[in-house]
Amino acid sequence: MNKDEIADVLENIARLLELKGENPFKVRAYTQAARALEILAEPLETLVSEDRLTSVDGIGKATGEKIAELSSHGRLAYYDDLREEFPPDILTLFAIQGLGAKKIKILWDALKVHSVTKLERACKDGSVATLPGFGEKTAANILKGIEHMRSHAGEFRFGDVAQIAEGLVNDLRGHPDVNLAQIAGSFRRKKEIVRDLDFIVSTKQPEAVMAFFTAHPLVENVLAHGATKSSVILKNGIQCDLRAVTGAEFPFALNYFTGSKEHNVRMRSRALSRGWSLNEYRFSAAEGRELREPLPDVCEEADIYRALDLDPVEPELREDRGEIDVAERHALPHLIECTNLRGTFHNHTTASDGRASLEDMVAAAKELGLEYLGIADHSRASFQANGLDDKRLAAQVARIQDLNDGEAGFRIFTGTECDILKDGSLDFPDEILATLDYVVASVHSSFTLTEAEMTKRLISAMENPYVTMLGHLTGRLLLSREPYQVNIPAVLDAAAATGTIIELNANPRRLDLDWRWWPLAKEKGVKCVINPDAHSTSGLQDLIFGVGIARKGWLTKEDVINTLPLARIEAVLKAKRGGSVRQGH
DNA sequence: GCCGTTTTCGGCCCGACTGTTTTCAGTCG
Repeated sequence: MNKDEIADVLENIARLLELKGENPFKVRAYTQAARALEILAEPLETLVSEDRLTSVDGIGKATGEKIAELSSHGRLAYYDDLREEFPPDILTLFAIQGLGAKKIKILWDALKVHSVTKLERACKDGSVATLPGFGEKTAANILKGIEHMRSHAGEFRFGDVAQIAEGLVNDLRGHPDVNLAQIAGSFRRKKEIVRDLDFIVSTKQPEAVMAFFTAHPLVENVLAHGATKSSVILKNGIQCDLRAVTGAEFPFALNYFTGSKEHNVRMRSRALSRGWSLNEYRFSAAEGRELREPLPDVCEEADIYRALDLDPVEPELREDRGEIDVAERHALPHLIECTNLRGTFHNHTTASDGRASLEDMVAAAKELGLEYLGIADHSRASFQANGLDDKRLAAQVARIQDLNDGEAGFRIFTGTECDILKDGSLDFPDEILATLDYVVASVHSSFTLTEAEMTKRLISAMENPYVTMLGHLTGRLLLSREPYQVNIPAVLDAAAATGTIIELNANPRRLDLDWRWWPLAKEKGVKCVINPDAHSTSGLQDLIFGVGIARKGWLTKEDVINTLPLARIEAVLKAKRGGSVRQGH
């Protein structure tokens, strides 16, 4: 069993224990162990074989033993026994909004309801409304929850909700009673997938703002409408929450609702150790604790961090991946910013499957203020994408050279997005690749190889000296296609050894390589290139999504090669071929 | 079940809203 599957088992154990009414802290221990697994930087097999599982934060003796058993045997007697106590599909009920362990337990005990279909029937025939603690409205809400679950998985790609989110926050800012308005939550942390949108406003008239929000034309239905908090579902299916606070409370609310939950827990315990209680409104004297220092003044969000002897932590880093410790040591990185980007390399034109001509793409890149643009149309094996053969590629190269001759201060680089064939060889021979400024090598076929085969395939491609960068490393399509099986640490090792640059594909459907891997890549000395994989002129703007993910991956402008000015980028592209030129800054 | 500059036992973040109650439990974030 791999670590993600094991994490799922631990999550399920937590839910089953909750159903049994176990100690909530025990339940949380399993949830936290699952999370610790998900963010593991080392291969799980290593930790298991070297018996170091308990050295991981959140994994102790009991959870460590269970993880080891699952990892080596693929099953766990404790889990099997636990599952025996409930019908197998009861866990699916947890996906319904408004249903938690207590209610699911009652539904099972009293009505033997254990599946979504049975629950739906029980809501409709009136039996749910008769249960203790339930009523007509509860039954109606459960039906709504079921409908919502079925129509949307409840997850949205960041890029698909970005415009709506920005539009809504601007509408809030335009309201006469709103002083400050901000998007918080996972959206502010630039998570690749968001489940909801959180808005915070400061106002002296919360009721008026709540009424404005719940009546917004984008709202499909209202889940809750209170004096300071409202929840709605928008027409596109995403849930939005709005909190109204005073100006003085705003920094605290913004911080609290930006999260992550785990980051907040750390902040609060840190406050407690100073004798302060931190909530979404203020610092206050913690009950029953000695107030060692006077309560700090807070005008803006960063003051909260300063009060806790921390450097302010950028929202993207607030994932409880060590940022608090590093902030305490005043060693947080200066994260890359959009304005640092000077060019980009993985872009398509009408020559393959792009929708804009070469000239239009160049004009759009200039419009964005870039100094160079690399053209990497598909190679011939990607026939579904109208991939170029060597003749068409040569013609494109000649056209680009003509365009460059008439240019000053802007450079078009010739490239290809060359298919990595099933055996790890490339779709063009080296003689052709040598005629180009650079090569992006990507997998577009045979996704179902074993992990060992796929890893070997990528590594042999990177061993080719003409392969400048590796495109969308895992091939995932967010919310639609799983990444293919590949040993990412091994690929990163090979990238470091061969001097191959790893792409951070900025297309909001990909965002590949995932942000969770970039700290490890950086540690190994691997360089990043942020590429939009643009298939149109507007696709170039996806670069901003890539920058968000790079920031989540703790990357600075020094880690990303396309922050280099035109005068210095060429040497980086040639470095691997020549062997002698040093890569990077 | 996990954890430790309040340390090996006794804590573990905390508040809003809803719907059911008649003072609060459940859920969510």
